[in-house]
Formats: sequence, C-alpha cells, structure tokens
Amino acid sequence: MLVSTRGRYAIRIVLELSSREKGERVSLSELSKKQEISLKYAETIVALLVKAGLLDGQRGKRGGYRLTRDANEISVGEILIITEDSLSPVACLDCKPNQCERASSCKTLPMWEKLDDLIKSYLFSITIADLN
Amino acid sequence: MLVSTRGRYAIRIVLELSSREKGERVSLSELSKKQEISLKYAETIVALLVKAGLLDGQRGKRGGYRLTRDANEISVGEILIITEDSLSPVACLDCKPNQCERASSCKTLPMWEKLDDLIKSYLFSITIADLN
DNA sequence: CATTTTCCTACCTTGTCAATAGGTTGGAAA
DNA sequence: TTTCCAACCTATTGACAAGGTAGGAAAATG
Repeated sequence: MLVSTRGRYAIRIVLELSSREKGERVSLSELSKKQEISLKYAETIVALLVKAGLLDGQRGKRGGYRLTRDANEISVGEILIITEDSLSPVACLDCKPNQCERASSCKTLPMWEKLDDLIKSYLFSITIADLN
Repeated sequence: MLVSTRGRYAIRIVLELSSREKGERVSLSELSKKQEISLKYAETIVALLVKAGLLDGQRGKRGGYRLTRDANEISVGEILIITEDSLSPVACLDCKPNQCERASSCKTLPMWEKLDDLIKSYLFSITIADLN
C-alpha cells in the first residue's frame, strides 16, 4: 500500500479545516470528533503539519488550529510528502542519487521512475479545494 | 511503498527466464545466482508464480523452471498482482464492494480510485518483452 | 540407487504502523 | 491571579508484515 492511515487522516483533517470560516481556529478535540480520529493519534499527525508550516496552532482558551494558506494552494501530494515516510512505489527511488548497486544496468528502473512520476504528478495536481 | 522486494525479485526472475532459449529449463540455483537473490527466498517467490500458472517447474536432474507464455504476453502488473498482497494505493480499495463506513460520503475516494486506475493501467501496459 | 532439483511446512528477526499514556507549557477568560 | 483549556512533548505498546532461513520430503534422471 502506498498511503497509510496517517496520510489519509491528515488529508481529512486539512479538509475539515478548509470547510470552516477562513482564519477560524478549530480545536483538535473538535476536529478529531468530527473526523472520528482518536485525539491522541490526531495529535501526532497535526504536529507534523504544524512543523511543516501548513497549519498553525495556538494554545489556551479559544485556541486551536487553522490553515496558513488557502485550500486551493494546498495539494494532496504536499500533505502526503509531509506525513508519509515515502511516497515512492519502490524503495530504491527514495535516496537520490540512487544507491542501488545494480542501478546502472537495472532493466526495471526506468519503469519505476515513470511510475513514480505518474503518481506524484497526479497527487500534486489535486488541491484540497478540488476535493471539497 | 507500493512494491516490495518480493514483487521486484519476481520481475527479475521472469526477466531472466525470458532471456533464455524458449522452453529451456533453468534451475533455481542458477537463477538465484544470476540475480543475486538467496536460493531460499527465491523458492518462496517462484512457488507463487508456479501456482499462478506463469511458470512451470520440473524436478530432478536437468529439471528447472520455464515460462508458460511468451514474454510479450506477460505484463508487469500481472506478476505484481500474484506476488504482492495488494497493489492498491490505499487499503479501502482492496475489498470490493468497499467496506468503509464512510465510503458513500468520502470526499477522497474518487481520487484514490483514479490513482489506482492510473497505476494499474500503467503496470498492465508494460510487458516483460518491453523491458528486455 | 545416488544425485539433483523442486516442493512443502515451519520458524525467526526486524521494523513500521497505529495507537495510547501521561505529563508540561502557554494563553485567555473569569 | 487563578482556573481552565488546549496545544505541545516524550515515551511506550501491541499487532502485523516484510524479508529471509531451515530442514526435509517427493520426484525425476542418469
């Protein structure tokens, strides 16, 4: 499988945030209830998104999270790159330049590279605004 | 990651077989040496391919494996479907009809379905003959 | 009958996914 | 200024799959 729950939950959380008034802060407890994701697990996912600058969080009463950008400027691919360890269809594409000893003579490498391209261009072409 | 070593090794083994004289039997010890895959691991992979009817094996002296079809009639996708537990980009696409409770209202499902389509059409369009 | 090779069953180790637990810090309202 | 809320931080856990091993049984051939 290419995309784990972490990435899929992340998309859902961003999607939920994008459906709110722009700039409105939403608490994680509300987000996790709405999306039926455990609060604790959602915490770990949201932390990644904040660290990447996609969300910003404010503590204290009436605190919560909000998007730092418009929904049409956030692609699904971007969210997945943040939350998934890898989006590549095969491991050997992860470290550039390619570390595999047989890379130079590998008959399948061009195929994997094309597939990787296909997948990533598709996922980066779709924005959160497209989904809502 | 979408494709594990099992699937990739399987492709390499079929590729190696396709480079031989048609109908020639090749022992697994030779195949595994040529492709630098441990004999024992190669056994488990080849067993899947035999069970699926893509290879046939003969025991005893001068035994070995050979393809049951021409290389231009074997697609990469077919090999991967046999060797990988799943080729889907997300888990919810694996059991049809979709078991996910939120499927009917899921805003991302159409996207995953299109991605799945994209990946599978690509992999099924490439044959072993194309790679050699 | 000895050798070669496939075939079969079981096991092991490692790492990641998915999720939980418990606490600390910061901010705002009462 | 106290209280409460909510984000933040640092482990830890259980389940499962990936990746690979081990040992032997069955069949074919010379």
